[in-house]
Amino acid sequence: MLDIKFIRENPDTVKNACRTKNFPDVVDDILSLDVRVRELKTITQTKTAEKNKISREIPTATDKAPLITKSKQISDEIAADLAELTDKEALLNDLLHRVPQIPDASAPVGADDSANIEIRRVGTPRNFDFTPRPQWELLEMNGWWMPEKIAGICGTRVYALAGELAELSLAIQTYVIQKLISKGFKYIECPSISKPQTIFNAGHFMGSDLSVMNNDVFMLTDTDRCLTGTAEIVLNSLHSDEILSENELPIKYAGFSPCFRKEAGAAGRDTRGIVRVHQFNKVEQYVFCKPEQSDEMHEHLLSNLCEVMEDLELPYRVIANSTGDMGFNKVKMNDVEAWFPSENAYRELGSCSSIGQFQARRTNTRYRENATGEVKFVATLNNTGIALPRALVPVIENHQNADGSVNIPKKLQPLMGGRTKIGGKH
RNA sequence: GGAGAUGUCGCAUAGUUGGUCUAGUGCGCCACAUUGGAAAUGUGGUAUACGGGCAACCGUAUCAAGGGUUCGAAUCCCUUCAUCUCCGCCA
Repeated sequence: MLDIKFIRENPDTVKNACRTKNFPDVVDDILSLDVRVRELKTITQTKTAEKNKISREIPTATDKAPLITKSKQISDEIAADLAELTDKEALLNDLLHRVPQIPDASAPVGADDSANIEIRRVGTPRNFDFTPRPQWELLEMNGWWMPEKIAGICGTRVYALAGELAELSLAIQTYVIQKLISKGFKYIECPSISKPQTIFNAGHFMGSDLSVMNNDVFMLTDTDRCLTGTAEIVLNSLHSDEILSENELPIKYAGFSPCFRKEAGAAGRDTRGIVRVHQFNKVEQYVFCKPEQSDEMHEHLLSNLCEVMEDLELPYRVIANSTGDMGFNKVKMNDVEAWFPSENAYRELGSCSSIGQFQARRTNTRYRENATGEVKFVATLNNTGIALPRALVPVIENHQNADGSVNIPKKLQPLMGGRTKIGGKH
């Protein structure tokens, strides 16, 4: 959420953000409610001050009765004003939760992903001297999965990895975690079960109504809890209600968690293979920093993911996502897309996002500035470290050989016991 | 899941027959004094949010959270949450 003061002082900027991000403009309603709420606060506080004064006089007064009567009368007046105040404040609060984060000036303006801009391309898609196989054929012929069996046992959009590819998956995960640790990230093994409020505090969804997110989030029946779609949810709340010292910042976490998503909006898409599944494993980069460090950290997180792409020897490109595509809570977003030979296209493997102080305001995560002693909200950022099994798809498709075997990227070989390839006939 | 105990200003604690608690004390932290410098010592200070004000400052709220009783609640009542101990179950 945004600072009400910011909205008061920059209504046009906020209105513009609502428009370019495709969210309803509630700014005028907020401003008029805000005026009334402040009026009521002033009135009730003045009356309460008077009541408190009388209460302090009562113990020593010789004639208590008239004071008590007066105090009761003021209490009744306060109650009436308070009823309206509570009401209006709740309304205001709800509207404030519907205001999207202001996008960065550098973000392309547009309604959806068609307005995204490619900002750089690294590596060249390989020219195969044979017909490359799509992921599902490689999985099938190497016995790396068992789609019908698992669909029968567990339902669709889930997967089981078997044998050497499952080993490679674990190796990649370990590799990325170790890389991030070496760059000063603290490794956190995160829970996947959380309270819905925690998801709400990550600011992925508009408004205060927790039921809004039910379309995307698995709720656990008979409990008040749900499954998280990313470790970001938990990492975001790790310092809620704390006042950090400036010296601690930036705090960098590498969170791992199984991730659960309904993928309700993607019915019929990516039904084959292991690109889009209800449950997957993800290493997430997450940073708490000073607002002025945000851009620097964004580049840091982005370069870490790019390095992973390069270590996996994948051709990839970096996208500047448009205002309409970046989502409710983001200032800036860069997708990193790897080349998928089977689709003859680049597809998202990770997404680097600057959130500004938007999440910190919801979690009440602040820091004290050394020079001034002022307490300010931190800025937060997140980026994928690696998402599995999706990342395996470009790895096996790009590095496949004619016999169906797959060459292991050099950096991964030590974690695969020195093997240089997996699969094929051997 | 069952039984019991606990939850106070960064930490540790006092306060639970309701009003002098706008929460005391110790530690920590900051400033100043003392010192050649430090330690020790002394003195003072030490939260957050919101509202009002140009400002100095004033007011309101916060003793886990929410609700209730009362003129008045850290203190009484209810609900929830968290922690600890024991039991059960278990990786």
